[in-house]
Amino acid sequence: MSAESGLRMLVVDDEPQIRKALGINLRARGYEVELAATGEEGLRLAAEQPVDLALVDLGLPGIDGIEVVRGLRGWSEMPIIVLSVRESERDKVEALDAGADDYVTKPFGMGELLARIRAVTRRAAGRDEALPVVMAGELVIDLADRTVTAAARPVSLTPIEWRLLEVLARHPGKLVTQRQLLQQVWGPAYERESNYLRVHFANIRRKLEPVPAQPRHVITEPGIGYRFQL
Amino acid sequence: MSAESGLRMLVVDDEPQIRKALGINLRARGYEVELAATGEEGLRLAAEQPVDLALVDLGLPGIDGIEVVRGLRGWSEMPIIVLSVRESERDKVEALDAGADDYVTKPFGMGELLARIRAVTRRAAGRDEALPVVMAGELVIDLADRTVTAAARPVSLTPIEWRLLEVLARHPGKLVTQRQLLQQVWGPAYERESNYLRVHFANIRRKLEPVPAQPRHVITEPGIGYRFQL
DNA sequence: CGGAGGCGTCAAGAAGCCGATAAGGCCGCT
DNA sequence: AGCGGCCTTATCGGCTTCTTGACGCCTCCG
Repeated sequence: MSAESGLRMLVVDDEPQIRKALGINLRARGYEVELAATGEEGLRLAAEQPVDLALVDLGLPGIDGIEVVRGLRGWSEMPIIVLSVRESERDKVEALDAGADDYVTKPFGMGELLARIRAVTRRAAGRDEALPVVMAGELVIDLADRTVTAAARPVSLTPIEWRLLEVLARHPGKLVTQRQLLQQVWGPAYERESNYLRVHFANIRRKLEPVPAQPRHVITEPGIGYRFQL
Repeated sequence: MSAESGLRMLVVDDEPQIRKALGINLRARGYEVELAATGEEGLRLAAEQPVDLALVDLGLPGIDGIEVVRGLRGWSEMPIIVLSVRESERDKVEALDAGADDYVTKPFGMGELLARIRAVTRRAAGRDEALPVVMAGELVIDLADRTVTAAARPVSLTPIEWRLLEVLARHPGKLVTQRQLLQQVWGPAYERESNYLRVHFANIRRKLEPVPAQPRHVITEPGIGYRFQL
């Protein structure tokens, strides 16, 4: 489970050595890190440029960490992990009910913190699972919804037709060999049945090419395979 | 933040007094609780009727708690909280990376556990509930109130009919496979019973499609699954 | 010039899937 | 005990889809 690079993280803690240690460890994992010593500064940094996750200490000078959590929750649903030396149940309940996703008591191991970061980001990330929509001329292929429209009209494809088109559309412009197509759709035992491809691609072209005899998007590469032309 | 009643919770722990204490406290908060003493029993209970949250002890006779977490994650994204006497960082990292959402070391305070339950369910609930009310033509589906009206008339659905429609309506326009539907409504043990879907969707269409023979919103994708068309 | 291989087209048969219907069992309610 | 709603299970007809074989066209190459 590798760290996802590019994620912006905000660390709010008044102890310099904690800030420094977190900054070093998180940056080493490929995260982008913003450091804040006070709650006010943390809220300001988060407002200026949104962050993907916040680590907030409870004992802060000025406004308390719990207020930072409430402030962030007021406008964002980013994952928030509270770090604190306070071990009382009352503090934990208050922080979690204020909107924190997790509560870690200091001192903590860096490995545990990183694992908890992975846990909360994993759940937050699963929200919008990368759904590519391939558009080519009058064709729109929505890989997430599993729909195809040609000239603004919905096209209904059979299971095999869809899977063939899906394999091509996942790599627009790239050449896909017959063997790859047969293996992906029918399985390894059908690698030589290239006649399957001819009849099914004929049906696909009939459904979504304006002139099936002169295909513009589903292109045959003789002797090799097929390609989806944008 | 009050406890949402009706949430089904699964408790997997081999210590009888822990099971009893959790059962009493959770039921007092309005949760519905299933108790299991072994990992096998826990997985079986979850498979028979899906649960909304799982509390899993690590030290179990038979298969280990970590395997229970992996087994649940294999087919469900339900929140999972691990309870354990083990305090080592290695155990925590392993459990969290296996898919657990939180890790609580025994002994723990009931208030803290309840707060952590609220935290993970809050995030899991907020995931799809962006659209509590789905409208499609003459149909209005209120996911929060669990009510359906067709042409301004209230429609009464059976429990299974509602859950099927709910799974579809949570992702309008998106194709949901038969396997996903069967898993979500009946559990992973019923992945092959696609005849269930035919019978129940026939009843659903009879109740809320103007012309059941030509459905406009509950669409069948032959060989694949079903789709809720807006 | 002629043959071979690859490709597109068509059609027929078989297999699979869906919708409809109804009977039987389980459970809760009266 | 009786009743009714709900889920499961089985069967049947109709339709779609996949497979399979045959045929003609094209290009490439000997």
